[in-house]
Amino acid sequence: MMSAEQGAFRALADPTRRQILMHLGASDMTIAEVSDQFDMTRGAVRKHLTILEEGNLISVHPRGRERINRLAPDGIRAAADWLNYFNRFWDEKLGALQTAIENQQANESDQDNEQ
Amino acid sequence: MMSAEQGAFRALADPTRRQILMHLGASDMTIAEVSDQFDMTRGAVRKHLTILEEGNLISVHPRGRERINRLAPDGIRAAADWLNYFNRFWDEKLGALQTAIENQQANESDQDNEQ
DNA sequence: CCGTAATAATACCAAAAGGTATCATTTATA
DNA sequence: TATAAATGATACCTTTTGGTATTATTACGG
Repeated sequence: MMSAEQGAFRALADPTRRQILMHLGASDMTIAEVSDQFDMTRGAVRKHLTILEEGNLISVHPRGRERINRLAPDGIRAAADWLNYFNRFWDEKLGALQTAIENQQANESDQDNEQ
Repeated sequence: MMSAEQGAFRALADPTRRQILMHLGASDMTIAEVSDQFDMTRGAVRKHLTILEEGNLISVHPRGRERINRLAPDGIRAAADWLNYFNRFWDEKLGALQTAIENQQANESDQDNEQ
């Protein structure tokens, strides 16, 4: 398995996938509709959609012979949570307050050695 | 080259690199000090540090024969900016599509029904 | 100076990523 | 019921990634 955070960051690492998210922000789309936005095969786009789904950045909804791809909040939230946590921690560092280290330790069980 | 956002997301995609950032949040470290925190060779850790530097998540400061690695705000900001932009735009979509979502959603979802 | 600590630079490897091409399966529809 | 549309499933290929091991180079200390 993969932590929520790991799945999300992995999915966000590819520029095509971030673009797909933007397109899906405009409207839900079938695989074919997403593919039309890119200069690559449907197979490639489908793989990207699978990785986005694994990262809980989208949810997929079969409808007849189509598969509707829709933004889902969980993945984005997982990544945003990590960044926000890190930012707080960063701000404290800048303010010379080192007390966040305890919180870091407490959270490390969620984020070590997966992938 | 790479966009700031791409460099940052690429660097954040690896769990070891995210852990390195956490460690550097506690204090600046030389390559050897960072390596001591992980069960891998210095060469491997150094590669991770290079990618973190390319993503502007850390800055590197030679001091004598050592290389001090230190958190840098630019990379985190690039990723956070993208996510925040995406989130705003996501919030708008959620409001607009609520009824359509309710028609089809048979499972899961923490986004549900906050009317 | 000499030894050694810290890092740099390569060469190499296995696995994962990102892509194509092809064929099979399911579902609308004329 | 054919047939085409949409997707599923594989097989395959190349490049990137994450790692090791080994050999320089650089700088500090006695």
